[in-house]
Amino acid sequence: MKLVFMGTPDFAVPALEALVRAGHDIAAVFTQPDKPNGRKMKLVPSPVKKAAIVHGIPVFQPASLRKGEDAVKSLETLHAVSPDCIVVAAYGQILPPAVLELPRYGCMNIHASLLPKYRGAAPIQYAILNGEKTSGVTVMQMAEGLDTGDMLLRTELPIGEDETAAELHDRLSEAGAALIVQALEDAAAGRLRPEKQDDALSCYAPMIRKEQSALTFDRPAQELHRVICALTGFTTLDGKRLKVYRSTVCPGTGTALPGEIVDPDTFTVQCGGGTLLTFTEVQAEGGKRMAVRDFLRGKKLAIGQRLG
RNA sequence: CGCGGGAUGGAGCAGCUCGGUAGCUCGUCGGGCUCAUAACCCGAAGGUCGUCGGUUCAAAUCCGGCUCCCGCAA
Repeated sequence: MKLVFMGTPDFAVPALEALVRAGHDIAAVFTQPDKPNGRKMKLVPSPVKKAAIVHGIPVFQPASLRKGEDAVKSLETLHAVSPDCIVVAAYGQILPPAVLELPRYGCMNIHASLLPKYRGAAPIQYAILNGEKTSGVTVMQMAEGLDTGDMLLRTELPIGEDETAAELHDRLSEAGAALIVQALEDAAAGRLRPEKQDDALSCYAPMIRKEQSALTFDRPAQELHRVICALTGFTTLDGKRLKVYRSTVCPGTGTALPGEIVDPDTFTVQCGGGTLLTFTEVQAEGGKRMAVRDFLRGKKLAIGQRLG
C-alpha cells in the first residue's frame, strides 16, 4: 500500500519500521521541525526523522498543516503523492479536514490507550498515575475531534506493579507497530469493523506539568510511587536535586515526619499516613542515574535527614 | 557565548581550598571460620587520578585548551 507516515517521537519509530518491513511503499514522512534541544540548544532532528533518513524516505517538516505557506505546500505534496492511507503516530499536529479526507482509507492513528479513555497528549503517564491495572494501544480512524475517531483495532496489555512509563511506553510502542500493520492488512481486505467511541466513558490525559513530578511527602507512599513510575519524581537532598526513577512501597509503617529518612541503608522515606516508600533507583544533580545500593556506597545518609 | 555540577583500580565516592607516601564503602581472586549465608576473619591482585599542554625540585591537587557525562532552563 502507498503510505504517508506522520510521527515525531520514539513512540512512533517502531511503527514506521514495521511498515517498512511489511513491504509498504512509504512515499513520505512528516515530522515536527527540528527543535533546539539539550544544554547547547542545538537543533536536533526528531527520532522519526532519523529513522526515515536511514530508510531513504523523503522527510517533510512543515511548521503547520493548518495554516500558512507550509500548510498549502504540504497539501500539494500530499495530493501529488496520493497515498492510500496516512498513518499517524504521535505526530504532534492537528490534521485539517482536507488532509483527513484525502486518502482512500483515510487517516489512521495509533494511540497509546484503550480508547475512549485517556484521549490526549499523555495517555501512558496518566494510566499509571491513576493506578490502572491495564493499558493498551488503539488504532482508530481519525476524525476532526481530538482522539475521537472510530476505533478499528486494539491491543490490551497489563501494567506491572512497579512498571515505569518508559517501560510501558516501549511495550505499547511495539504493540502499536504490530497493530497498525494488521489494521492496514484488514483495511485492504475490507475486514475492518469501525466501532464508535462511547463519549460518556471518555477522559482526557492532558500534557504533564513540571510540578506534577515533585514529591510531596505528606502524600501516601502509594500515590508517590505512582508519580515516580509515571513521571520520574524529584525532590531535594542536601540542597541538591535528586531524581527518583524507581521505588517500591515499603510494607511497614513509620511515625517520622514526612520526608524524613527512616532507613539510611535502604533509602526508605516517611510518607503520609504512616506509609513508607523505598527508593531503588535515583540520580543526583551532576551524577549518573544509578541503583540505590550504588548511590549509597558514595553517599552516606542519616536517620532523620529530611528530603524536600 | 543561557546557568551550574562532574570525570580518581570493576561499581559508587573522598582527597583538590593549604602541591610532596593513592584513601573509603563494595566487588573480584585466594585462604579461614560456620549446618549455612549477601554474615564474620585473614591475605592478594587491580589505578598513565578523562585528555593535551603550562608552572614547579615535585601536580589527582595550581593555570590554560580539548573531549565526554549530568542537573536546571528551553
